Amino acid sequence: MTDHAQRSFRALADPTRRDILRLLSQHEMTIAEVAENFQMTRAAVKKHLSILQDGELISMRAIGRTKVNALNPDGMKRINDWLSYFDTFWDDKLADLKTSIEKDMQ
Amino acid sequence: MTDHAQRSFRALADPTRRDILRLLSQHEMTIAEVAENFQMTRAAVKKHLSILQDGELISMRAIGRTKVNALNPDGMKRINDWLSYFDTFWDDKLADLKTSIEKDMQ
DNA sequence: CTTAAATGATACCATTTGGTATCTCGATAA
DNA sequence: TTATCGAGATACCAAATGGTATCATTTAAG
Repeated sequence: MTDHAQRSFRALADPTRRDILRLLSQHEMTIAEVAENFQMTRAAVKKHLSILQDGELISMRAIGRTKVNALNPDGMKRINDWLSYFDTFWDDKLADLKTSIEKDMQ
Repeated sequence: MTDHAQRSFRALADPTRRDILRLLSQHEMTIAEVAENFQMTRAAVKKHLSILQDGELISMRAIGRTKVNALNPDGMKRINDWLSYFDTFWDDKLADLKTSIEKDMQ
């Protein structure tokens, strides 16, 4: 669980948490504001927010007695970095295809 | 669970399964070949492969009595599509920043 | 045909996960 | 100061998850 990528991927694996991310892409929100958009208790939403924070997909900053949640690019970057490994794979596949086609044409 | 994106994200949420994907990026492998690379039973590896297939991150085709596993771009595409929603978010953030800077300069 | 190898299927176990309920803490408004 | 509201913490529960062990099925090889 010390793996950063693992924390980010885990955080994305729940539909509620992905919905929260889309919500926060509109504007920052307190825990209570986020919770208004779901049919579960604030405590449950808070857990989701903690997991999102653990995956560095959101950041939380205290303002008085409220806590404001905002998207954090770090987690997204980590996900994209991991996925980019496979971009080169697809490129290689296309190159292989091109090579075999050229071979066929000889 | 009928949501395709959910199946793909869920499949990526386990480190063993992500390792399997990287393995398969080298070349296709049978279940037994994949299992050689892990310290768990073949049955456990098979479960992971089934979940990866469910998320359309790999495809399996039977060859005689063996089953060959290969990467499937469909699942990756679904992940990238979902993530791309936030690309525009980051772009907007940058645009907002640019706007506020321009405003400051007036 | 018989046997062994690769996979499929099932039952079972421990742990994690998503959720609720409840209590406490801390800041703010009166 | 005091009452209150947003948040943190904890205990608890049901279901999902990752794993094993075991048995059945199919196919290739002698």
